[in-house]
Amino acid sequence: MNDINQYAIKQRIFDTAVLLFARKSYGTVGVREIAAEADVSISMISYHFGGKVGILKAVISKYFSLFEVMFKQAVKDNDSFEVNVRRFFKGSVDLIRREHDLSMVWISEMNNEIPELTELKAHNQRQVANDANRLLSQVGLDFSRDKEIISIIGPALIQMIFSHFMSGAMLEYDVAVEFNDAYFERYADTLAAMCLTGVRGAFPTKSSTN
Amino acid sequence: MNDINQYAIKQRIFDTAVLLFARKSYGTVGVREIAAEADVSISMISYHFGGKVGILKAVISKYFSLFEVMFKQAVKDNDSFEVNVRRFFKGSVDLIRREHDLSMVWISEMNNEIPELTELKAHNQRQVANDANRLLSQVGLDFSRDKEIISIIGPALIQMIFSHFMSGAMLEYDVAVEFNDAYFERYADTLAAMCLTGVRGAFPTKSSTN
DNA sequence: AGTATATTCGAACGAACGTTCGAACTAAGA
DNA sequence: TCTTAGTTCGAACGTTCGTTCGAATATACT
Repeated sequence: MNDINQYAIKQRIFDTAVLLFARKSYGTVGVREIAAEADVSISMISYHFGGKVGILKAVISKYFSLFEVMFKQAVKDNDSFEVNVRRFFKGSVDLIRREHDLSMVWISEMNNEIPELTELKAHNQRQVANDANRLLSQVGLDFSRDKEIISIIGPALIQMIFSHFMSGAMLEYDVAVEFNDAYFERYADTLAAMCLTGVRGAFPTKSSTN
Repeated sequence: MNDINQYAIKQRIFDTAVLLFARKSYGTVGVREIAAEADVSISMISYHFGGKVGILKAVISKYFSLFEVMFKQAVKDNDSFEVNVRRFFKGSVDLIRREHDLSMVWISEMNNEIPELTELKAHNQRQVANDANRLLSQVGLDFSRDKEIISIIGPALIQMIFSHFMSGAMLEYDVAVEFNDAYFERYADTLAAMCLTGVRGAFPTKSSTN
């Protein structure tokens, strides 16, 4: 039951599937590939997750719960909007780096129509929207009154945060920059600055030519 | 050869595949589903596109060429950065609305590892990077010197533009807002303002509470 | 020790996958 | 008219898909 080996198998399936889903997408990865890579029998997937789609359900739930924890730690009503925004960007980037594959699967499969997942997604997305509202209320935005502008800014924030990781393949080829801790410091800072004061505010020393 | 019926079949396959790929992702859509929906024989896919992956190649090439045309019309060296940014956002949003499924397939499959596509993607992405450099040079950024900051801002712009369409499913459920021409006017304006002056600049009349 | 319960495996299921092939059909040129 | 090249179709190819099942093993309780 609570044996360490049983846990190991379920975990191994989960980890391997997340890795493969992130790299090649849910639809193009088969259960045999997951099982082989995790070194377990294919029947274990149905046994532990109720089927292939069950892994995806677990992925989405897991990422969502991590996001919630991060958000609660980053955004405090007592702190200023600027501080909260910067902490939110840093926390989000940290989470994606810590759980890279998990995060990528979440963002990638967010908009795919998979019947078994619609309910779960809808619930999570409502929660994320609530979070965004809490943050944006600090600049005088109120959801019931300004839902249009919030529905624009909220998703934009999320996508900005993911932008580096969505274009990761491209960047690694062409930009001779090492993506280390220092880089992601600047990454989060730059995006936060861009969000707070616009693109000109994102690079401190240069002046506009127009 | 240049018969109208032959063209119709190839076009019908393409259009149907784009629709299905956008809704359910490339990996989860089979050739039989495409053929049935387009009302043609499955062998036509291999005949006209050399295989299923050939459709995806065509999708990526098509979107890329449309993006290039849009960018050249939106960004002119003689106009100011502000004007160019606003026209770029408007043009991008227009393109996504006009070719919604095509655009969604492009952005969704951008990061999936499909061996037959890596070369094509790399080439297109280099070109997009060039475009971004041209635009950002107007605020004093130079690629050879500031490649790090450009590699942050460039992808962020792209993802911001797509943000509404990536969260489309969620928004339709929860926000009682009609997504019409006027909405997308404001959408492009808001994102451009956020990019130029920060999130506070995105809503004109409200004042900060912190 | 003996019995139930939970876990793991490999084999097999039927269905669906993408591709190929031969025959039928069309259009154009000799 | 005959030939050739280009299209289209449906059948069939061999492979892989996700799931299920029975046997075997491990664990927990009496």
